[in-house]
Amino acid sequence: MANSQFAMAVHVLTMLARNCDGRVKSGYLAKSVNTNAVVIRRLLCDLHEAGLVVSRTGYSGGTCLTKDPEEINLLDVYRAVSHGEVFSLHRQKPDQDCPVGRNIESVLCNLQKEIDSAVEERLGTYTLDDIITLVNKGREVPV
Amino acid sequence: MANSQFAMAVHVLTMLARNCDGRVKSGYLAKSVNTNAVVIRRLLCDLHEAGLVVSRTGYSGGTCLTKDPEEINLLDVYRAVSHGEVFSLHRQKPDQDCPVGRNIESVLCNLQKEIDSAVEERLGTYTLDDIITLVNKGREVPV
DNA sequence: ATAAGTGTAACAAGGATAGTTACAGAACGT
DNA sequence: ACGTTCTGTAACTATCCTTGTTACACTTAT
Repeated sequence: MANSQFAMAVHVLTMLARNCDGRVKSGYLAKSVNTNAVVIRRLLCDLHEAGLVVSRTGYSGGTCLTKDPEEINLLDVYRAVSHGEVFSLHRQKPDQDCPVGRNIESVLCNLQKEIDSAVEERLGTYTLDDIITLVNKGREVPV
Repeated sequence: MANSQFAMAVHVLTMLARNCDGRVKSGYLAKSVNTNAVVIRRLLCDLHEAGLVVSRTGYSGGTCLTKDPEEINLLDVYRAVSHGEVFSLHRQKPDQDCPVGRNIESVLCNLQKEIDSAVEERLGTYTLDDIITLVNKGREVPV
């Protein structure tokens, strides 16, 4: 099943940034994302571990950002909710008696790291503030 | 479950390149990759649709490359076996009555395209020949 | 004719993601 | 003190994706 946590995370953080005056309830976020409040709370838990949000329980509880939107990088968001691997390596260890099988893993592993770096570099060029600006304008990401 | 088709594809193509004199059987490839021959044949089917390999049925059948390794780009391989999306968009359409929900999809869609492009650009800098060289040397992908 | 292959369908197994309900505990108002 | 409104989290289910496996029709060379 496709992992849409990064998309939900950006959505949720955008909502929080626009309601920076107070705490936002998971139910309110869930309505906008069109999912269950528990799914949102699980996501917020990851974002909290990454230091991006803080929540309060109880009456008048809810969640808010810990930083200004221009200080939240999309790379931080990506790392908070993703395993960060564009492609996966072999499930089973290749045949070590085969010259290719013996060496292909390390080659692919380094290639994997390089491709993942390319993703992170590009994500790192955006902040949450950029997303908010685009959402406010109802426009799209410029290429 | 993690998708390791790209890794298997690179592995298989490397094997084919090293046995360029004849046709290689799926069972032989499966042994090196350490999986079932049918898994390999399914993979070869995708690679065939991408024009990278050709197979022959029957006695003395098997598969071989259609191009020289230096003419096979890893981007071609990636496209042959992947849907090419680093992250997924919302499963459910966000709430269109919410200003964020109404606009976030197109913003994320364009961001997705840009991140995917970054992956493709980087993959495009390698050919199968580069992989073969690295495997032969038993070394790793230089950064 | 026989043996050795591919192509492909059908099904099972395993794992990841998301959806749902339920409930304990925290915080605030009265 | 008590009830209300939240979060945090466990437990369970549903669904989908990937892989593994068996089976078999069809193709090709000897």
